[in-house]
Amino acid sequence: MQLSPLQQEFVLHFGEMGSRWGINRTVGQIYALLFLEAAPLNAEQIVERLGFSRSNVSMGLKELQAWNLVRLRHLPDDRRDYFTTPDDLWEIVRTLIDERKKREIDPTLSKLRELQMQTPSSPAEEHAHQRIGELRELIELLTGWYSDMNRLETERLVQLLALGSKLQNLLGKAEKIVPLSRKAPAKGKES
Amino acid sequence: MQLSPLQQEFVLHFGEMGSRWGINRTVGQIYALLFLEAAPLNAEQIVERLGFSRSNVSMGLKELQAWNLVRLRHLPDDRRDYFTTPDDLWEIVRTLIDERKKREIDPTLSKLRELQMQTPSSPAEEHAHQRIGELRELIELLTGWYSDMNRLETERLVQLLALGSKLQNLLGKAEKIVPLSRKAPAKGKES
DNA sequence: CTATTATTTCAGTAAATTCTGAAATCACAG
DNA sequence: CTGTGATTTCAGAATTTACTGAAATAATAG
Repeated sequence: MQLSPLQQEFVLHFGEMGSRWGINRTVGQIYALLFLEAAPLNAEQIVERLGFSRSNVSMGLKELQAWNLVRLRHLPDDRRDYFTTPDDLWEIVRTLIDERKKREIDPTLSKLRELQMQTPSSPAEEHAHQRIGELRELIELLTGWYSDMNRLETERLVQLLALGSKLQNLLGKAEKIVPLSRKAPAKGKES
Repeated sequence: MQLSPLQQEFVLHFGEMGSRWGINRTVGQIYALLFLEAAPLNAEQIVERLGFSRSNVSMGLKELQAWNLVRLRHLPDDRRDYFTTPDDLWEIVRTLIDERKKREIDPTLSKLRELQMQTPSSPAEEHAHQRIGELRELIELLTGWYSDMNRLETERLVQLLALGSKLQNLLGKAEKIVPLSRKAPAKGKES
């Protein structure tokens, strides 16, 4: 591995964390490398820097593309594929959340809705049915909220996040103008 | 596996999803089972219902305890351990996020801070240093925001989430009373 | 078309993880 | 202390996942 000490530590860390993030070491390291590089890299350059086999890198890049986490670039008079990560970190965060939601949340939400169609036929099933309903509602609230937030411009989003719990105070004031939540609106469908 | 059809489908689904969530099938199924049951279960009952080996259940429960996802109960005149999930789904969500943050985010944040101490010693390192700084800031903004939100009572939190992007309008109004963000506060440290 | 280079596929191997049964440990009643 | 039942530990087996090199495919230049 031929990288500067800083790059190397970063790349190795992302490799190790990869397993906790549900991606493998190779993929984590490739991503980390692309993230740090100023210029796009082609597969061969990644091989040189990380010391993986060519085919492993190919598969890793394919997976990163499936996750929509890298962008494909081309240089004039060079038919090799070059890869980068977006410059804008917020774009990366949004992609990450979108993709994880798609793989990890949405299928469960569908399943919960499907299960709730069944009519419970015993006290145990009655309780399970109830519990599934609660879970579905909660996930709907969270995903609905996310899809709302995701529509905001980054600028606005950052402002909201930076506000944090100060929001509470503001809402207190705002409530005097536009009263909200006379009854707890916990049953939110995504609007 | 001796479960009602509803339970069974739910449990199997969570088993499959487990792998995407970074837990294994066994652990996912055990958790799903406990989640649906009205009453706490002991290890032997879990073995009967799911058909795993006793030792596998033991390890699964241990992992769920390490994740703080199950509660231990005892019945009078019975020295076996009984397990449940919290009745309050929000408690579950908070635990999940806290634990994932602890394992998946915090170590990276430490590493990023540590790496930023190093002074870059080449143009490539300069760029990497820059990039690492951006990433650190973004993660600090997000985790700071989360720790803010996590302090809210559930009731309040649900209200905020249900508001979603309507917040925008309210903030517009509120701004007339308490002006905010004269300059974009994008470099927020956690307050 | 042929030669050249880039990329992907894939079967086999290596490595990591999950799971099991047996044995060890633990906790308590008598 | 002894015996019984509950729980955990652990070494090896089974399974899954990751990785490699060789071969196949694709893309382009001449």
